[in-house]
Amino acid sequence: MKHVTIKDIAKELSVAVSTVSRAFNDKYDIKPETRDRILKKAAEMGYRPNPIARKLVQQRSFNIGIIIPEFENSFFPQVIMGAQEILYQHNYQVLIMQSNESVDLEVRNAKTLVDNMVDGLIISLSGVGNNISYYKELIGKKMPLVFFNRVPENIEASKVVFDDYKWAFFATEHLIHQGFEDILFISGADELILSKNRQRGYDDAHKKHRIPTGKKITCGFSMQDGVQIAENLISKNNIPRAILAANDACAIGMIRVFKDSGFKIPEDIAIVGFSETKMAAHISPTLTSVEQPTYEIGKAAAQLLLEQLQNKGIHIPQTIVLNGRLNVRESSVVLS
Amino acid sequence: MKHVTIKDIAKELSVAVSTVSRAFNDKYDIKPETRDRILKKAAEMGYRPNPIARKLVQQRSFNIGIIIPEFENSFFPQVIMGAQEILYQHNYQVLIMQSNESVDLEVRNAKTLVDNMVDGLIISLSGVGNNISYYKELIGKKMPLVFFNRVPENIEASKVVFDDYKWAFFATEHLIHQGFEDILFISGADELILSKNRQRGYDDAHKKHRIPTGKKITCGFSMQDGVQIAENLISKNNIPRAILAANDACAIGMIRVFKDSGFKIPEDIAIVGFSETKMAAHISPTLTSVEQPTYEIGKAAAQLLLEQLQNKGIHIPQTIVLNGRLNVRESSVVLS
DNA sequence: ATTATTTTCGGAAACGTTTCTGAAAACGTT
DNA sequence: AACGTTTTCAGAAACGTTTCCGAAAATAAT
Repeated sequence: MKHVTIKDIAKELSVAVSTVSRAFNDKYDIKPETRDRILKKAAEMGYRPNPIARKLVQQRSFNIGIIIPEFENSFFPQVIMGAQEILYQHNYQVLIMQSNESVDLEVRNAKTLVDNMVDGLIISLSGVGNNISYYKELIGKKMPLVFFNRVPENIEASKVVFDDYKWAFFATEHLIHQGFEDILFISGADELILSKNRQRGYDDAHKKHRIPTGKKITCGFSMQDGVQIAENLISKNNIPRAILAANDACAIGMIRVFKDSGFKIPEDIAIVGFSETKMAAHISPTLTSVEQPTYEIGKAAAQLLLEQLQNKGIHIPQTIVLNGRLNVRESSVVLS
Repeated sequence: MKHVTIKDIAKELSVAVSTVSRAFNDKYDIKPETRDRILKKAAEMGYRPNPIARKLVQQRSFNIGIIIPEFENSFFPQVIMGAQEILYQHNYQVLIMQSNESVDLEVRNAKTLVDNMVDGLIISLSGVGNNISYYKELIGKKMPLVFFNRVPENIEASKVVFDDYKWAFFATEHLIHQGFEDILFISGADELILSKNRQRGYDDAHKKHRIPTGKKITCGFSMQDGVQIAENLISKNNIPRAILAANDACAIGMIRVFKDSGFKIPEDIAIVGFSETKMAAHISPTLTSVEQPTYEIGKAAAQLLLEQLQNKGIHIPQTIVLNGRLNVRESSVVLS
């Protein structure tokens, strides 16, 4: 893997390396003719600038790191594609790492990325733990950073989140409108703002309609989590009339278990998911779900990051709250 | 973002930088006491080695690049997780890039990764084009490289693939056993070996049972592709009795269109998917699908790469063929 | 023609490591 | 005590760039 370097070009043309360097970054004084001569020769020799060397001296990389908790749901991949679209336009490359829902792996990922001199970081938390203090440290060092979706609470940083309060409220209200009163709330990890906001939405919808709230169960975001909870409910013969699930995967897991045990959805149990995976419209019954604007979340995060990148750390942390939509389908509607 | 460097430690302890460096890579002569002294001081000062500088001099990075065509299906994320598991064990970091099904973006990705001095590359093709010659060049330069799933044909390289021939054969035979004779074959892009192998399997199953083969349509791997083809078939009133789809996404897209147009699955049209996405067991009707061992594909690819890494380019290209399973579900079975 | 100004470029330092070369220090051998 | 070995370290070069500084060449001004 021998590469052509700037020196080879310099020697070939008997100019200084600094001149060759200037030819590539026009910002410096260089005679157009010699620049063209160098550029031509470079192309001829198949020269590609070595980003590693450049990083070392410039202390920047034009790389952005994105850290996500998991790959299983299509949610995060879609957010990434949104972010990529914006960042590519500004000549940033995107490095993706996934933390497998582990806080430790997450900070290890973050550290590798930082060591590799990414110019900025876009992060969705796997959980809350010793990662927070590390992120605070990074922010203290003016590292451009934006959180999305699963964001930390007590940290001064730019964030882009979904309006979980509002849509948990609407989703709950939708179930109430259908006449259900015993609505189980499946929450994501308690420490996430996201969970708290949904909880408030759920509570307030009950308050508005003067109905006592149902139970709450804390759960992860995978199908497996849904399966476990459903099995648990069945074994305890503790079947709610309706369920507001943590996300679609969780909802789908539950539905399968319930169906296998002879329950009818929505006749016996109604259910609403969250995040609108592509599955929602295709499973049986089709799943009512709160749709999140995944691409837009990615784009917004990228844009916030770009701002920070341009202002070199001096910026006011903002939180962008994005709106969604409730896609009503079979799983929550009983015709009476 | 000011970092503690090896020099700072050297100054602090008034030793040479080379000594500090030796302390971190034991392979060199250094007195245990001074090594410990340095290590302790380094930890105290919060030193983290700069991988960029190391890459520059060592000309290697302990990074592996993985390039995939798309993120939409859970297939590739799962393969990645399998590969990660193995590579992490050997202290390699994994950098993921996605090519959006574009051959051009794919080689751009590959070049960035190479420029960033990844030690090896694991690639699934977005298509066949000018990328192939670039990969041949890389292999000529002894860059460790392994292809998986969507692999190129005329290229001497390690590959890990699924036994598409066998399982296309079985899937076709399964449909024939159900009594269907007009079986539409939806192929992936023609240039992929994968497509050719499936075609052979499909053909041979027909031969074995002395049935004339049905039509073939070439298609992409997304749900949208399935939707288009199904709409096309309907508008031309050209409805097959059964379908062997390119993958689950494609099958699901078709199913939705057919159902919306009043066709019954499997009574009017039977269908078999490929790749066993998590959706398969949950859509309505549940989808018969050929299951591929995604994690194992990732693991195998990682292992092949590790071999090359250890043997420094001297290796015999091998092709690992992995086996699968046919999950028979409602979409292909008519009770008569 | 002389000087002042601008344009263009070469030389060298710097980024943070690893690694080569060789020298000093410690030890052993006779 | 003199010499040979081994252990331990310091110094410097190298990796491929960018960028600072200043000098030479070209141009403009007097």
